[in-house]
Amino acid sequence: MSTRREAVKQALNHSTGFRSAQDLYADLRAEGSKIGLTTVYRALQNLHDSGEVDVLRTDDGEAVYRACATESHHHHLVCRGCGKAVEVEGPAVEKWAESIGAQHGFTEVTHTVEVFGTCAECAAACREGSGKRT
Amino acid sequence: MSTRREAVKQALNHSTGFRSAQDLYADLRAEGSKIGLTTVYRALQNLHDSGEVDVLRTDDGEAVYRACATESHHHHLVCRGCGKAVEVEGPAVEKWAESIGAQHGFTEVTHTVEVFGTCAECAAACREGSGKRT
DNA sequence: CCGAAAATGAAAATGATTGTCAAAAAGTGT
DNA sequence: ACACTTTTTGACAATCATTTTCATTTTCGG
Ligand SMILES: [Zn+2]
Ligand SMILES: [Zn+2]
Ligand SMILES: [Zn+2]
Ligand SMILES: [Zn+2]
Repeated sequence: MSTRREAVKQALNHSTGFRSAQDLYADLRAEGSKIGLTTVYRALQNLHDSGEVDVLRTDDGEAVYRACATESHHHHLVCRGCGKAVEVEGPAVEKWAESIGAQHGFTEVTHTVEVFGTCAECAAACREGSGKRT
Repeated sequence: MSTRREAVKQALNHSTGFRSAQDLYADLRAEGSKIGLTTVYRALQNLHDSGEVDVLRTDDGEAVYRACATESHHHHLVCRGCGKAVEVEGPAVEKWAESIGAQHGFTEVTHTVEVFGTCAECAAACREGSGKRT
């Protein structure tokens, strides 16, 4: 339980959406920390290995992380505009994935599911042309 | 409809699973083509833009492509061992994603869904310790 | 306080992807 | 076939996130 790791975890907690290692590094430096980029990467790997944070890939392949409220299996509804993410569950999807795998003779079935959209705030901001960004 | 683009498309057609740009480049060179890596990337972007191939990211962020039988919306069941992919549909998932988005006030909802598993062949191969790889 | 083990970070290395730009190929009207 | 324009191509350099390396600093048990 190193201090650095905690710092990264907190930086993540303060954000409502997914952040990249580079983002978090910038955040931490901005608030005065002397943390190194390498350490941020290491902390994130670590937090991910221990299941404390979720990770997904942006369209351009960058890894982004999030500290979720629950550690139980769930998925995300992510705003394309501000990045805000909501944790969601989908029993129907879980069953479907299992079933599809079984139907084709696949075992050890897992899945990745992400839902993207424009949140109400971003839609409003866009509509009034303010171009607001959080 | 350049020759190179066709070459890439065919290389992709010959494969049952997802392939990376580098994989395809290697394949094409191996069979004697003088194509350049840059062109392979360009062809893939192109094919993807026109909706002729699907793309997804591996865990380590590499983009992999596949020429699917259908151009209509679908998802994939991918073998973790040999990479073989099966095109699958999930009306339940489509509805769920829309619904979840709406429930949270999100608009322009899209989603990514991938199912992973070990196919029957790979499971058998593994069981008999042959370590077979296609 | 002392030495071993873990954590840290600066700098170099890696590796996929993209940008640049001049040469090669394809098209067009003559 | 010819002169000329437009498109495609590919070698090479440039980017950029992520990983490695390695020497230094911290942490901790005794
Ligand atoms: Zn938003
Ligand atoms: Zn799930
Ligand atoms: Zn398989
Ligand atoms: Zn779908």
